[in-house]
Amino acid sequence: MVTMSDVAREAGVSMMTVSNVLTGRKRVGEPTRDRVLAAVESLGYEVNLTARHLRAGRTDTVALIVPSFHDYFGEVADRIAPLIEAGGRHLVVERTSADARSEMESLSLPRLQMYDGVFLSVAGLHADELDRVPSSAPIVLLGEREVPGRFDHVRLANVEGARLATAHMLERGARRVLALGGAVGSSAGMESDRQTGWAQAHRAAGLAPGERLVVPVPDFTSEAAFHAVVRLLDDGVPFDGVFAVNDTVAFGAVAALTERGVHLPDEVQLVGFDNLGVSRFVPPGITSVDPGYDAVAATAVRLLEQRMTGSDAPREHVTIPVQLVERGSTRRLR
Amino acid sequence: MVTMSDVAREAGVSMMTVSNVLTGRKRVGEPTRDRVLAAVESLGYEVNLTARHLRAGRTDTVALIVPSFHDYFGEVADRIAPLIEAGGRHLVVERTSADARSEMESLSLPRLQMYDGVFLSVAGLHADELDRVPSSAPIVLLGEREVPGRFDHVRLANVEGARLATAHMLERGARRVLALGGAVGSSAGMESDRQTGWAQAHRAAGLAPGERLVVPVPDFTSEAAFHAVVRLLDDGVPFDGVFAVNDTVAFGAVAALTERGVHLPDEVQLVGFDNLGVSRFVPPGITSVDPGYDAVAATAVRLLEQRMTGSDAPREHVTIPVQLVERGSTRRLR
DNA sequence: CTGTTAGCGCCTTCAG
DNA sequence: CTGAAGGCGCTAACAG
Repeated sequence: MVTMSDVAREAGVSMMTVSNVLTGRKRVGEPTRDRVLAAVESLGYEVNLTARHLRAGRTDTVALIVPSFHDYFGEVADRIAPLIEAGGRHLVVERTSADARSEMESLSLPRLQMYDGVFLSVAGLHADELDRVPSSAPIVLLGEREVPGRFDHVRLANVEGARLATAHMLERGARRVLALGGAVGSSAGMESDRQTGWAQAHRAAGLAPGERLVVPVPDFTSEAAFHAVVRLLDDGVPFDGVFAVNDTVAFGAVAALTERGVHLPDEVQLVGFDNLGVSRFVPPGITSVDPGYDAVAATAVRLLEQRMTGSDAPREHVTIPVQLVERGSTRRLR
Repeated sequence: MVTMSDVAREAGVSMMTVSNVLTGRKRVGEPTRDRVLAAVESLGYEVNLTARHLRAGRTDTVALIVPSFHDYFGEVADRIAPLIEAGGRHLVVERTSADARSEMESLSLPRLQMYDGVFLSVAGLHADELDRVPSSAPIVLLGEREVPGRFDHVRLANVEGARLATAHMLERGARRVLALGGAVGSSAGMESDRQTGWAQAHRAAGLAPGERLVVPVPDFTSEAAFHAVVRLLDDGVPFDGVFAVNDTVAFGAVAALTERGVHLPDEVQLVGFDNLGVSRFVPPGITSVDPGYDAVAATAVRLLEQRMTGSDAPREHVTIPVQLVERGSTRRLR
């Protein structure tokens, strides 16, 4: 490995001069500078970022830590990346280890401290994991769950979105709307708030949201949703609407209904949540609650940058408004 | 900030003993060890990984560098992550900067050297960018393009997959199969090989693959594919099969056909490539070429680990076999 | 089993 | 404008 002192020797100057030429932080005489650059070139020198980081006390890197690289998180990551780069830093994405006992947890403090800042998705995080996370470091929490007030937090208007989605179907004649992916017991995840909105819409319409209409979907996979809906159809449980707690779950429902010959939206209407890129293209087009991805990303980045500059402004808990995007899976209002 | 020497002083031992206790790399006497751990606890000490990295000359971190966090790359990342963790390292995912001129390029050598190893997706990489990448570092290239022999490289059996896909439709009666997302001129990306396979299948069936059937899709987005297919239908171009160069493109085609009332698979059959997680759920179920994600991940990890251990075994160029997964978008053979 | 020595490669500080 | 010294926090290698 060729180091800075090699370059210094080759150019006949001190290390400091090499450093100054490379960082451009100090004026260096033209001829000296040329000699240094020539030496850099001829030796093929490259800075060692690890050393720079130790010395500088920062890494110019921000991490986004998510439970998976898919779906909602992929969409968010794609929006956050350019904003972070615009601030002269890098974004790296890490997945929270599936194996919670692992020593390699991304959530270990040393690991978090390797970054100038961290976006941490709280989905799939245990409460005690969150307790161990220090609020001294620049950290912004993302996700649909109650979190301690000592953190900045960006979340969606889940109740409102679910209410909109459900009311949309009720207004269009649906009377038995499933909460697909809902929680039967208590729960602290996104499904909890979204189920609340689903229930609110029912009450606002003078309907009782029957508990039988709440259908859990393990792990919120399309696969599990598919099987849950197939089972409902087999059991002859009547329903004419589906509020899917997210689009991934909605995909499973759409497939199940379509394969069983149930027509969308004439026999059953359906609304999802997240408005994933593909949802517009899944026949008959999935009506979905759009999270305002750009606003999520912009807000999260704003909060993190504020925290990274060392501001001790009070922590903010921001709720991003959502919007219903109407497509073929729900009826047109005449 | 509390450092290791603080802990050492508090515990009344040398720094080395603290280090040994924490890393577990050397045997330390029970009572000493307890004193150290107590000191760590009471001071709230956490290792500084940056310093450890500099000293140890490794970061225990592997990067996967991809053009976007979506689709194919998300699937691959989800498979690679556990394998890397099993080796006691971390995986981080970086996106190649959209802005090629940026100083912050992920591809800069210093950045690559921050990692013990790198998986680099060559999709969307310019040839000169690849030329600048040193082959001395542990790097494994992923992607459907010719690369210099000095790299390890994992790719898919694109020609074979496309041939299978197209033959599948031809055997089922299709006579005019589009190459959706094909390249009209020359090209070096995945679409090139896949188009070759499409043409081969035609010739094997005694058909001439008409150039009019090759339909480019800018950026391979669902959106662009949707519009391309709509235009075809509007122009009355006859076709009864669609080979989509990837599933993202296939989604656009499915939406266009469905919205125009063209029945899949009776009027038009369709096959995609990549077998994304959602493809099984997009009505009527998208027949697709499955890349063998697990094999891709396992092979890539094997090659990288070999390279990270310093092996100078000859570079390998591995082609992963693919398999057609039959679903509702193509007809059943009677 | 524990401690000492000697840096890893870079950059801040202060002289010259 | 350039250089010398020192240290960021940690650990390999070797003593004891």
